[in-house]
Amino acid sequence: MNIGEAARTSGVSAKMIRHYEAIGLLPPSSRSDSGYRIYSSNDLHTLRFIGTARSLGFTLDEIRQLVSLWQDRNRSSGDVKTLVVNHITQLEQKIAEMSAMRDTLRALAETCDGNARPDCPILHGISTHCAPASGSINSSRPGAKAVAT
Amino acid sequence: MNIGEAARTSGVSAKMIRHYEAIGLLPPSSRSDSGYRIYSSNDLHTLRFIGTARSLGFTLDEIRQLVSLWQDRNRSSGDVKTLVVNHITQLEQKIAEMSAMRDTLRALAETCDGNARPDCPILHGISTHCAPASGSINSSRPGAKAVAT
DNA sequence: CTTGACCTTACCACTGTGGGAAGGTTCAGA
DNA sequence: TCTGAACCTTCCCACAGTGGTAAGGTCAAG
Repeated sequence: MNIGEAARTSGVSAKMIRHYEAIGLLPPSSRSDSGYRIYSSNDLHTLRFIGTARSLGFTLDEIRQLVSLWQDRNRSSGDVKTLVVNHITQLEQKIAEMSAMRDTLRALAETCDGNARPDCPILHGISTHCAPASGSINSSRPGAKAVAT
Repeated sequence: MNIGEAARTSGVSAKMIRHYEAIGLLPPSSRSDSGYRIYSSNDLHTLRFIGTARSLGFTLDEIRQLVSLWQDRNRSSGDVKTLVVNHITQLEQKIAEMSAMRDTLRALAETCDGNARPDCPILHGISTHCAPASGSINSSRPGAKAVAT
């Protein structure tokens, strides 16, 4: 099976399959005489594993660890669980940050008429409520604690 | 006030202040004879506005629009509200995605003993549940619907 | 006049993904 | 046998947002 079919079957784009190989997340696949990548059903299994892990929000680095645990017959399930629990914690932190943002914005939006006049409590709120930057886990939207209303 | 003090006062790092200026989010500040950036209290106000907006999860592009609305005396509050409501929707989408991930992972983690033995329902779950990629709004962790358990 | 704390610009890094160019391969159909 | 479409290859660039760091200029206090 070549890369296109592997991509279609696994749900991981060909672009990303090559990328994962380049960064060592996937071992180099075998090649045809002409240099085309060839994937076995075993490779596909790994690919699907990665795709699933990605869809659960794991970073590529976490997935690297997951894959290596997955392929390690002498693993401790405790190591897997620790990794997962940490990831859950991070998810919850981000959910909390974003929920706070949403709540603040919702409160502001509720008081805004949203008409053709310029008076806008939303802009007023943003321009007067100070919001010191604060630490977050990663990039994305959550970059600071949401402003309190 | 020079950039360092402006950064301390506004909570936006000097690095980012320069960046925002470079991409046109902030107008070029005035300069001292020696080329140092100088910020007025007015500039600081804008800086704080941006910082607050950032902390509410707006992208720089959304903030660009917010700032221009903020400074437009002929704005319609409806335009502001639309922008904000859209942003709230996106936040909710991401919260939902991440909550789904968390739920799936929590369910998997609950069934895992987390001991020294290799048997691990988490890894089993990831390796057998297929999760087709699906659309998300932006990058970050949320990249696909969470796998159903 | 030196020293340390500041400032300047200009790069490179990260994460994860996509786009595209320039070229080679494979296969079906005329 | 030739041709064209649909693949494949590698390589570079882009995105968002932030940080680091290097090489240099400036300013104020001692």
